[in-house]
Order: sequence, then structure tokens, then C-alpha cells
Amino acid sequence: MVTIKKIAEMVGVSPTTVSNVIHGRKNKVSEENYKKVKEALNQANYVSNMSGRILSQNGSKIIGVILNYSRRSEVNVVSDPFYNQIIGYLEEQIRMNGYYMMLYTSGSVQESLNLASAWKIEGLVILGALPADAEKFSQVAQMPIAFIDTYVDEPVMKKGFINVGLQDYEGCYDVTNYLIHLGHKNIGFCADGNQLIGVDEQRLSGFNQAMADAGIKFDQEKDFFGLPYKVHERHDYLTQLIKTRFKSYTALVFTSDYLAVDALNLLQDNHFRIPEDMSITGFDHNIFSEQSRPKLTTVEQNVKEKAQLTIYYLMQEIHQPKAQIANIKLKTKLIIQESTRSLENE
Amino acid sequence: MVTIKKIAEMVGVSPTTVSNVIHGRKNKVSEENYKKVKEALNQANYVSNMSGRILSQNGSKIIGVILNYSRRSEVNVVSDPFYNQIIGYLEEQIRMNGYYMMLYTSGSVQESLNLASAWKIEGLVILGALPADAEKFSQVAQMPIAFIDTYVDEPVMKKGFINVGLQDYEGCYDVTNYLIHLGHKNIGFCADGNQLIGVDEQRLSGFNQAMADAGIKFDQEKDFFGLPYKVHERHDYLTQLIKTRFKSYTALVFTSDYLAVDALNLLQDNHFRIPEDMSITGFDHNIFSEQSRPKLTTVEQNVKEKAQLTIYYLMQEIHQPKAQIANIKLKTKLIIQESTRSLENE
DNA sequence: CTGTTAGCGCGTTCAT
DNA sequence: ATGAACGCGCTAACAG
Repeated sequence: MVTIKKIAEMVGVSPTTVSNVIHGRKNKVSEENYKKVKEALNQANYVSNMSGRILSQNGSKIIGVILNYSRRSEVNVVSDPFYNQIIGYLEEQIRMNGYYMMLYTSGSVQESLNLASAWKIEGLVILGALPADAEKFSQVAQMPIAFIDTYVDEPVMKKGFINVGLQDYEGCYDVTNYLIHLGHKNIGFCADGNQLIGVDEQRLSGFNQAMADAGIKFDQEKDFFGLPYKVHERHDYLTQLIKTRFKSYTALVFTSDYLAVDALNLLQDNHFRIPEDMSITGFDHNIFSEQSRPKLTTVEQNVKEKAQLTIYYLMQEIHQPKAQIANIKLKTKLIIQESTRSLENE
Repeated sequence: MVTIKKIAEMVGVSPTTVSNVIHGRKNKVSEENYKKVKEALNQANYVSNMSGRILSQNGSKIIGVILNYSRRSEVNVVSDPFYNQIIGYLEEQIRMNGYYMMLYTSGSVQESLNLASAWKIEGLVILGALPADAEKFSQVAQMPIAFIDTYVDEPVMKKGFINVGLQDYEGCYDVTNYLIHLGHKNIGFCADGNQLIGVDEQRLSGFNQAMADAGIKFDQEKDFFGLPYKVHERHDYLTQLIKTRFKSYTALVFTSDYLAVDALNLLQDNHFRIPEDMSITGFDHNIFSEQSRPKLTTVEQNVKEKAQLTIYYLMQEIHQPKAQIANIKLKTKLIIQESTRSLENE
């Protein structure tokens, strides 16, 4: 390993001078020395030892990206392309800012914060945190944190709170409203799990509001379907629903393309024609909604923009902490494709 | 930040004693002190500062996972669930071994090695390295490296070379052979890009061999289709092929489920019936082959096992470097589903 | 403009 | 069994 000290010896200057050259402080080094040192640095392919840097009170240049364990362990996080995409884009943004990405799946706030403190992590990105955890995070953490897709009550937000999410409410309102305008009245709502929190809760609210605005009754007990996380259980449950309760609906709203395509296929396997016998909508507009036949009518979110904004705000807070609150909700876009149809001409 | 020194002050012992307790050296500390220190450690939620650790010649506990940039920048790496899965499983294995995962996308060997040396990374996992790069890596790197899905000539392998891949040759031989036994003779082979290297090259070889063994001519100039990486270009090209050259085939072999489903959909959009008018096979057996209709006949690989073995061998080399060569090729399994049919009864 | 020095947190060696 | 002292690589404060 080439160290500053060795370079200094080689060139015949002090370590400080080398350090100054490394940091481009031209005004502190004579032009001649600057050139000589620069050359030696390149020659020896000097790479600074990060642990030395960190120890002498400098930033670690690490951004921790934390996935919620309880979600990660579920099969669909491994399969849902959203996580794939967002992690890819986050890595890109982090790297382009000259930072390193440490990826960690964690079950608890404490575990995440231990990681952060062990590495003097400069900033955290937290995906899919529950509201309660988010609160704990912002209270205890010493470094800037950016949440993605987390909902927290306004009063709880500490200064410096960053969250980048979607207009989930509006997005789901739009797609529901679209179905209503196509003439649908018997619409079911399907999501992962039984207890809706955060994103899905907002989407359900948007759905509810659209129904209410149109004067259509929605009975949450009856018309909301919480689907099991595990693939096989979900398939069994969906198949059962298809043979029974789904028969009384003309349209189903899903909270993700992933779930929607799953159901779409099972419906077709059970001789439902889509969209003739059932209209289906998704959420995300990712590869699933494009690769299904018929293609899904869905709500688009811009994952790349999500990642970009997240890192942008995080870097802002790292470099010039203003402790401002940034609670971004990105716009969604209704994508009308082939899985929905009008009931008007019946 | 709680440091060893502070804990020492609190309890009234020396830092060395605290350090000994942390490392569980009971024989070096009196039982009484051991207990007191342990308690203080827990009380204060002591987390060791990794930079201090690294600096005093200890391991960083970091495993670097490196994605090939040229691939990463292509849209399909973001979309192909294989990368999603393998990264998820690698993270899990790394974490379970008490290590941290640094995820990095890199365009060059040098850049990757710089990362490794800056962080004193203990081991590298390299995904999708080209043979030339793999060679360079093994020659220059100072730490254990495990490749995933890389092909390198035997003589080039340095001691300590680890590669975990698939029986790509055999897998593709099997699926091709299956098509041949169904009576297919006019079979096209479709892969990403024009220059096949590594995995895809092996799969093509297996394909070729199966054809040769059955005495069927395969004209690489004519029957091999290199598909563009970019989605739109690929769709345009496939659509064009469907209207022209694909008409002379009864079956198409694809090197991934991702590509196969893409083509399957476009074929159906252009009024091909699958499998009546064309048999299609994929490779991977991931969510795409399950969510397509008809479901894809494909070749299964066990991604979780790949990740487990990779980290297992890497940890072996890290903890007790034997400098043995481990060039694993995991078995594949032919999954017969609905996208292929027999020509026999015609 | 340049060099010396001290200190960051940890682990280890060597006295005690 | 315990503690003092040193060094890992880097940076910043300070002295020249």
C-alpha cells in the first residue's frame, strides 16, 4: 500500500505537502513541488486509505442504504423490480457524487444506527420504513437521513427530515376515477397484507375518495382484499376469490403492477377475459405492466427521479445542513392501456 | 460516540482490559472486571469504530460486490430479476457472516481495485466480468475474489481463483435436445448482443452440440440472432424478424427468460400462436417464465445457491487461505411448461 | 511555502 | 491480571 508518508519520502517533501497536493491546495505548495508530487502520486497510483481519513475526523464518504428486513424477507421484494431499479439508481447517484454505497438489510432501527455509527456513515437512505421507525430514526440519528416512500405525521418531522415519495393518494384517485368514468361501479381494491400502512394506506384513501365523490358505496369489510405475501398462499387465495367473490365485480384496483399481473394471469387461467369480463389496474408502470397481455392500465412513477431527488437532498443536508424539511411527493401519471374497458355501451 | 477509552474511564480500568473483554479473552481479565466492563459496554451501547479497527491492521469486514458497468448501463440489467435476486441473496449471506456489503458499479478493473484498497476490502464478489478482466483481477488483486458466471481458461487461473457458475453448456444442450426430440429441426438461437462471450457463448456451444449430435445443420450466420440491448431497438428488430426470417423456424431458443418473454409477447402481438406456430424456450426460470402466458419452458438455475456458495468459498479463502481453485458449475434443470409443443403428430 | 507534531480509535506488545 | 505505550494513515494546527 502506498501511503502519503512513502510518497513524501520518495519526492523528498513532508507528508503535509503531499496531503496539500492531494487536496488541490495550490496556494499552499510551490508550483515545482506541486508538479513533482502530483507526478509521484500518479506514478505510484496512490489511493487514499479511507480509515485514516475517517479517523482524522473526516467524512467516511459512505452512504448507507437500508432495506426494511421484514419486507426484504418476503418473496416479492426480491421479485418486485421497483427495489431493483431504485437500488441501481441510488448506487449510480451515490457514486456520481463521489460517495460509496453500503447496502444493508436491517430489522431494527438500533441495528441500522449501529451500522451507521461504526462506519461514521455520512448519510442514510431508508427504504420502506414504517412510520413508527421513521420517527425513531429522525429522533435518534446523528446524520442526515432521507426516507423513500414513508409517511410521517407533520408534527413529528424533525428539522432536516427528508422524504421522497409519490402522490400516492392522487395517483390512486385518478385511476379509480378513470374506472368510474368508464362506467364501473363494482370495484374491488387489492393490496399486500391486511394492515395497510404508508403508501398503500394512502392509495386506499385516494380510492375511497374517488368512490365517495362519485357517490358509490365502498364497504371496506367486503370490497377490500388483503393478499398474502407468500406466492403460493396468494395464488391459492386469489384462485379461490376468482371462483367466488370476484364474480360480483367488474373492475379490480391493485396497488402494484406485480400483484395486478399475478391476478390478471390467474383470472385468465380461470377463463376470465380481460378486459371484457374484468378490468384490472396496476401501479408503478414497470416491466410487468408492459409484458403482460393485455398490457396493464396503470399509474406511472418515475423511479430514477425518485433516486436522484433523494440523493440530491441528502447531499444538500450533508454539505450544508440547513435542517429544512423536504417532504417531496412526486407526480404520478395515468397510463391507459389494454386491461380496462368501458361499460357504457351495455 | 462511545469509545473504548471512555468505557475504560467509566469502569475505572485500562483500555486494554476493555479491549480484552470486547474480544472475549476471559483468561486475561478477572471475572469481576469482565462482568463490570461487559455491563458498561451494553449500557452505553458500545459500537466499535471500524476505522480504528482497520487502521490497527485488522480486517475491514467489508465485502465489495462489483457490477460490470457496461452491463449495468444497459436497461436490461436494471430489469432482469437475476441481478435483483443475486444481490439480495449476497447481501443476506454477507450480513450473516458478520460482514458488510459495499455495492459498486465499475467500468474498469483499476477502478474496482482502487475501491478495494481504499477500504482494505477483505474480499470481492464480481458479477459478469469479461474473461480478460477476470484474468487481470486475479493477477493484480491482493485479496480473495469470487467471480460469478465468469469463464476463464484453466491455465490462466491463479491459485485462489473462485468462480461460481452454471452448467450453461449442459443446460442449453438439454433444452435444445428437448426441442429436437419434439421433432423440431428449424431452430433459431437468440441472445443479447452480437459478440457472445462467457455464459452465452457456452450456451451457444451446448446448443450447437445438441444440433450436431442430432445431425441437424446449424448455420451460425443465418440462424443466430444477436439482439440489441436497448428495449426499443430490440423490439423494432424483433418485430422485423417476426415478419420475415422467423417464419422459417418452428422453435426459438433464448438465453434468458427476459428475452424469451419479450419475444413471446411480440410474436403473439403479430398473431403467432405459441406454441402452435412457434415453440419458445427461455433460461433462468425466474418470475418472467412464470408470469408469461403460456408459461415458458425454460432452464432453471438456483440463484440462492449461487450466492450461498460464492460467499461460502470467499469466506473460506478469507479465513484460511488455501489458495485452492474452486471452479463450481451448478447443475441446471429443464422445466417443461407450455411454450413448446411436439411436431410429431403432423 | 514547508515541516513538525499531535491526535483520531483500536489492538497489541511489553512491562509491571 | 493489568496498564502504559506505540503504530496504523491521515489531517489540521502550529511553528518556522
